[in-house]
Amino acid sequence: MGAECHHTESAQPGLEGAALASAVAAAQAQCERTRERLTPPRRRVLELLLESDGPMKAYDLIAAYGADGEPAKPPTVYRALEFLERLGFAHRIESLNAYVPCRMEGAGHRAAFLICECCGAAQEFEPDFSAQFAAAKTAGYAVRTVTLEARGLCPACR
Amino acid sequence: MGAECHHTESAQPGLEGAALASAVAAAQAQCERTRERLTPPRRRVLELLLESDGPMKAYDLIAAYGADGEPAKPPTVYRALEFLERLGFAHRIESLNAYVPCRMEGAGHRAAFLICECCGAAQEFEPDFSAQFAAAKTAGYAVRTVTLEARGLCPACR
DNA sequence: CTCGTTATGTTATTTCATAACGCTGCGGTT
DNA sequence: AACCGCAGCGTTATGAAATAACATAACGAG
Ligand SMILES: [Zn+2]
Ligand SMILES: [Zn+2]
Ligand SMILES: [Zn+2]
Ligand SMILES: [Zn+2]
Repeated sequence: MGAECHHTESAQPGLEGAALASAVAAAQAQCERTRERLTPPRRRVLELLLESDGPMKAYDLIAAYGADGEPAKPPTVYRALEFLERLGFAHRIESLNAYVPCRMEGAGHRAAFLICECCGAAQEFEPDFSAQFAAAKTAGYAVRTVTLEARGLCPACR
Repeated sequence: MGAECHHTESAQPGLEGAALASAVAAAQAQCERTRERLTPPRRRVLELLLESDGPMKAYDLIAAYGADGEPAKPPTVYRALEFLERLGFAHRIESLNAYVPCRMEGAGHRAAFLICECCGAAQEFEPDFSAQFAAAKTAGYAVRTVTLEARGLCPACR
């Protein structure tokens, strides 16, 4: 990330040390509450996402997976990502083919992103879809999920 | 498309005959107004999109390209899609890796889609992004484009 | 302990998209 | 007309993203 400009991507610095451990522990706790299992591959992929400064591609995760530089096999990472998305610990950004850890407090929320086309930063925000839901209702659709990705320039890159 | 259910995908029937010719002619006219060129490959891909009942994958277009069953080469189709998107004649649906012709009157609009997870239909609608623009402004982002894809069930599949 | 279920390991393949290079045809300039 | 610059195209090859399929292992209820 950040290949397109010289701006530092500091809006979402990766976690490390105690903050990282704390975030992983919170996910662990949430899993125990819902009888889900934060297994080693799932935990590892979550760590990698949390440590990153920005969205990570699946093959970035695959390459970074092993502590000793050994890559993972693709299904390992894709399965972990599927789990993390299902539980709301991570989100896929469709327009980037990339993944980010969830930065919003509280699970069960709907995600939306502001994506900087210059530095690659992706900021999650709490969306208000009421206008879109109204449009869907008019069309007779029963909406289950909504993906919203706004692309432009972040404050640092404007 | 429509592989997941038995419902007919009639919400967006493909164009044929005079209606197809008319839509292509309208695109042609619009190109001439803006000094753009609707070259044979671009015209052919636009036709294929307009004829289709639903979103088409890039390799569906590649396979269907030649009148005699000869496929196109991938860059031919991807270049045409890039052009059609740029002029607003087609849209990419990120969550499907697929493409649809623009169904909205008048160019320069912002696109959004209601996507049926059962029959695969994708209905374009005119979105109201005012709430999201407000959120972006608060965050200091300058938004250039917005992608919105709502997934659920269409009236026929509910 | 036994069995059904969930998760992982592994190999291979499929699907999606772009890089790179040279050729062609059009429009503007002299 | 001859030249040039460039958008568009054809072609070959490769890169990137995601999944199919099947075997094995770990778990947890009864
Ligand atoms: Zn989130
Ligand atoms: Zn930026
Ligand atoms: Zn449109
Ligand atoms: Zn449907």
